[in-house]
Amino acid sequence: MAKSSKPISMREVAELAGVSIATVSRVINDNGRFSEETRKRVERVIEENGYIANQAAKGLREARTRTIGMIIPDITNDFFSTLALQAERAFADEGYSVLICNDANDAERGRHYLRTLISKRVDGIICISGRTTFDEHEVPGNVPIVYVDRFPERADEIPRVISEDLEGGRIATEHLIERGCRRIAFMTGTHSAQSVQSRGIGYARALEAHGLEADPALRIELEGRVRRFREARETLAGAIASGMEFDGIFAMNDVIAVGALLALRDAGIRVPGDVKVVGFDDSIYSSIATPALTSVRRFPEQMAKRGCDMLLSLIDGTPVELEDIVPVELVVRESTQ
Amino acid sequence: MAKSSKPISMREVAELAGVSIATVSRVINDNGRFSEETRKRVERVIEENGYIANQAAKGLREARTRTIGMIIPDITNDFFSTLALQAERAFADEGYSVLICNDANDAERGRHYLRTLISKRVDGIICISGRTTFDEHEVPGNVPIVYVDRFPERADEIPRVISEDLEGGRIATEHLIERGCRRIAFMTGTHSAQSVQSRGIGYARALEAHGLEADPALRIELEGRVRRFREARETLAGAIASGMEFDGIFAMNDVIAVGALLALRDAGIRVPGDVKVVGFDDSIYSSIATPALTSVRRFPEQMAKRGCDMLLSLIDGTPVELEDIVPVELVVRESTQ
DNA sequence: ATGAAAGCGCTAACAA
DNA sequence: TTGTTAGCGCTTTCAT
Repeated sequence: MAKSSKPISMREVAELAGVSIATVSRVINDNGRFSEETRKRVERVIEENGYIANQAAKGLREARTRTIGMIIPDITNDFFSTLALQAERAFADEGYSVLICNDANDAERGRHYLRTLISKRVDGIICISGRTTFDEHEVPGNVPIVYVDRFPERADEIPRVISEDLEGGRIATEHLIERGCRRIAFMTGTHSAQSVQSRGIGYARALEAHGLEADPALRIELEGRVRRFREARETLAGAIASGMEFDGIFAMNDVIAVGALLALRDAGIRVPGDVKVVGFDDSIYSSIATPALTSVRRFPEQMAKRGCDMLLSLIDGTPVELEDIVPVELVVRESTQ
Repeated sequence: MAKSSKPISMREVAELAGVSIATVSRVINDNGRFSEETRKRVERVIEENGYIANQAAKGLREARTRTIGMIIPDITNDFFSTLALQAERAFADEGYSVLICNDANDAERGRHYLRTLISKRVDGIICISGRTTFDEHEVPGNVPIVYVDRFPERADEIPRVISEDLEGGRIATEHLIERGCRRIAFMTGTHSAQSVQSRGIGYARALEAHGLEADPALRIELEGRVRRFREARETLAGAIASGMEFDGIFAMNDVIAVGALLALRDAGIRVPGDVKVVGFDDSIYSSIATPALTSVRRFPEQMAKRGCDMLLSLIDGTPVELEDIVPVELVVRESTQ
């Protein structure tokens, strides 16, 4: 096939095959109403000239682009990227491409991406993790949206797939208590997503159930929006230096937990001997860490798949459940043994 | 703004504003040839009705989509996702969206994605890492392509940004030798990308320069295409069990190196005491690992940025250098101290 | 079984 | 300053 400066169009295929443009369209979409011989001729021309249909034109005409928009904080986090990868694959299997938008948990940026996606007329939008949510009035034209591991501000509007976050926070804390911890630090982001807040409630409930107090002095907040590994390490180091007393840590994700692990090691505090640590997500970081990290597993593959199915249903016009909750599971490793 | 079932079009804006559709177009694109008053009126209508231009139509007309295709093996690997994130951001800054395609190093899948991207009429394609390459005849219609951390089969065709891989392999090996290693294992994928093969050459050269032999028995190959963490751990465990003798390991990326680290720990082999280990990429894994991993740093941010600039130039019609080589740098950590 | 023609939403050349 | 019009590449009636 020749390398031409411009891809050939359907009209050119039609001319070369000596048929009308409508016939070419029928052959391509296998819509019937053409003879076997015509089909052969058209297909030969297509083959020989390397014709590839222009989806932009097709999409304009059909009012659908076979493209999905994905808004995600930062594909650099293992848990998020796993979600993104699985979702992209699931969509690809159904013939959809996905436009990826890393909004870094920046509402401004998120809104801008949303506009772009709408102007590109994506068939649907999947918002993965993160904390930015969009109001109904920011989503014109009825574009279907689902949230995966993200919680809409008004819970009655946007279908979502979420984890049992509260339960996750509860079992993580419960586990630390069972292992003998009494002063359990809680490490989280300053303005965290609702899912993360739920984990905090689970933490508080577990403490309460055991007659323990949720000491505000044990709450460690990180300012960063993404990639909080270094910040976690430094912040915890600071807390240790200023005499904070604790015998357990519940971190809101593995990245933070691993940062904490390193700070503890730097300070000569043994894990799990002196302090026990639990993370969240059971991402690759928890296996890599030394000691290996106890973590709350979340089944991102399943979450992604369900989110895709949900969005595809919405695009189809099929009604969906408003909320799909995926269970969690504590994976015990060395950091709490 | 009302939530309507269909976004409003330019023609409706024109009607509501009592002007022609051409005038609306001019106002939107700020093309002049309209009065200040007209502008105000049109902008009001746009604002009030939440009009968002249809990029699919605009793109069809202008023969450009402001969309870039990105082909990448697996965004779940920290180094790749960093490259992808930075590239996406750089493109977004220039008004381009990016379609992401994880091809899992599967040539079949890669080819399929390529077709999809072309049919979507992306303005350019950026291929990140991985080993699949495309022939000229598979890229019809002159779509600009660049490779970042991927090496075209025929080196004279596609512009690329690559690291000093050979040099990286050399300094990593050199470093191990300096630290006293004499039998250095080489861990790599079975069918690795050309960049990885270059590192192998660097490894061999360094050995040779010190009068050491590149013992084939020290070569450990992994079958997996992506995510080789577990496989590395198991394979090395097997090699150790069957009596392989070595005092150093050079792994082709941090994921493999970290898997190796765990296998060594499981086997009671001390690092760096008994065996020293060097990884590649200096990704987050190298900081997280215990002992922290010595690794060859590769500046993914810079590579991504240059790749984007290259592609944007190509789209512009500006000529670019065929090859842009980004240096590497050895980061020494505990695993070789 | 096939073609002509309208139109998806937009831009740009040309007229006025 | 503004409007009319011809497409961009496709699908889809509606004729024939």
